[in-house]
Amino acid sequence: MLGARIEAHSPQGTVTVRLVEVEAYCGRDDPASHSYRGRTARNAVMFGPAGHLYVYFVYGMHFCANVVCQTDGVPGAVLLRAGQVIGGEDLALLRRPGARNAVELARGPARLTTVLGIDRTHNGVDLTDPESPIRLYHRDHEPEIRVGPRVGVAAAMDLPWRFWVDGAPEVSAYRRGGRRVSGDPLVGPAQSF
DNA sequence: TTACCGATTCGCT
DNA sequence: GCGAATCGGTAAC
Repeated sequence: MLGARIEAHSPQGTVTVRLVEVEAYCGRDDPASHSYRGRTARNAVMFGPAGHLYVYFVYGMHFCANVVCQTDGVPGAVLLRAGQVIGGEDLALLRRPGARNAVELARGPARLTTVLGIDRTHNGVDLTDPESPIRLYHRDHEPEIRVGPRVGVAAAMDLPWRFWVDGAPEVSAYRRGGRRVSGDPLVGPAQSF
């Protein structure tokens, strides 16, 4: 999905983004995944067919978006963490007036959903439907890809399931998840595996 | 029913 | 680097 295009259509206009950073969340085998403890009303979309959008609300103020990636009945999704705005820059800036430059527009999962105008009403939409307000298109070329630990995740920190486009300035700074224990060494981001 | 904390961001020190 | 904002899921009482 790195390098793929996301188009977000609304009455206000269209914003297009090229994905440069994603994270995998692997259902029943992954303690950090929302679907780890089984199906609920909130995570139901993750258990559905691939190519649909799973949107959830975090920290009482932000939305994050995932692409469902497993076969129907098996939970799994990829969190969209960052993108490069390649269309609709004016609308993107209108939605994120705090952004000081183009790089900051969609740097971070909640910023990305803000720029695309994604909220809970988009939960479950089919990204492969040409009529859908949110659409996913295949990348033209495969970019140089790097791998490392996921950002802000406390559980399963050993799983190197974050992927990003090498050198993309929109990629989030690494942040460790959970609380820090005294004497616990702070590990930085792995740059490759 | 209550308490805790998160797949975050922003502002201030 | 640290804390606030803010709400809903989850687990414990």
